[in-house]
Amino acid sequence: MLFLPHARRDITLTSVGFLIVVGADPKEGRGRGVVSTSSYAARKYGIRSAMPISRAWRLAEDAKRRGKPATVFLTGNYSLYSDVSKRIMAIFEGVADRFEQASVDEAYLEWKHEAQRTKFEDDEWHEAEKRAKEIKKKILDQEGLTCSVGIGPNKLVAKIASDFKKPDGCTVVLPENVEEFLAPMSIRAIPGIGPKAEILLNQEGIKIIRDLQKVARAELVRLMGKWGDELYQKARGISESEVSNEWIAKSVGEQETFEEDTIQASFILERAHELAEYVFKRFTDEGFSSFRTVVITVRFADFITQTRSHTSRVSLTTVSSLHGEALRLLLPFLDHRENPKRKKIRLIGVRVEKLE
DNA sequence: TCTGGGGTCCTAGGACCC
DNA sequence: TCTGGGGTCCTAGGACCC
Repeated sequence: MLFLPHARRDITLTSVGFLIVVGADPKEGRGRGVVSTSSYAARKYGIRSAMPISRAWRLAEDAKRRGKPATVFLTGNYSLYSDVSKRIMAIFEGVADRFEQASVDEAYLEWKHEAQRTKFEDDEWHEAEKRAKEIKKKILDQEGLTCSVGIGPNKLVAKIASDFKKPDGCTVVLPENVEEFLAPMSIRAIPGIGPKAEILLNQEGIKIIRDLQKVARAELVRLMGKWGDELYQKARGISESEVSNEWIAKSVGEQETFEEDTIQASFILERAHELAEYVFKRFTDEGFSSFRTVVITVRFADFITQTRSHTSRVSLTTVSSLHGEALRLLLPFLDHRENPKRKKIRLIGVRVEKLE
């Protein structure tokens, strides 16, 4: 089930014909950062999620020059999205046998079939659809938001079905229709197949899920490694993943892209200090008391990204130990040891792992 | 075109132990 | 003088997701 918290306060702007882009400050085309999301109208002009905001700015300028609608750039209001998300998740939790929050705007709900039956009957799928529509209405009434729903025999099929019709869709896939439902879709519809795997599989002539369904399991393992086995199942809509909301973070980290690339040590160390303090605050806020591994990330102006980590033999519990470890790992990047050409740095990050 | 920030999981080599 | 096999942990990098 998907909803779109970004959309809400922008409905008025959309309705009077503006294109909406939510993301980093475009700074007249010189901004760093990317598009978080864009209205469907903006997508018609090629403005999409994850695109550099500077490119979105240029596309918006082009559109305006050609007499197309003007674009409004907004920065995200994440605390608002989080508040709305919590209220909607509370609705879900109240109506399902099981519930799993998958992200700020995605959740899985599970309804169990009647105990004396061994499988869902047709009327139960209709019942599921009816309940989904009731939930959609409740979210629309309460929050003014639409969402898209997929209903299927497992999380994988439900997720793909929820992407099938957006926004405001509701797609039901009965078990006997799963393979045919998936067959004509791009392999990219399968979660876990990204740009790299797509290229690799395309080179083998595998473009849609129907192609994937014809490939032998052993061949997929040869191409994809261990993941080939799972992919073989996924191509057939088979997934055993349980609906469960028991999730414990394995790491806590923060990273920061600077306004301008720099090699000035005082500035970088000051930012590192700040990041370490913020990471430590979040780490304690989330109920952890110790960590053993500290990872720092350095991204250079040329976008080459390196990490360094150190795992302590004993558990660490203080901000100063985090700060100390982070500094030790970071310092070699500020001089010849890890940065012989003295390249400028555009991003640093601090992360803690092996939490207790 | 010039690329965010929060994460998870996998791979592969090397150290080390038995 | 050359050499095993399995297991675990650490480190670095990369793909992927939202």
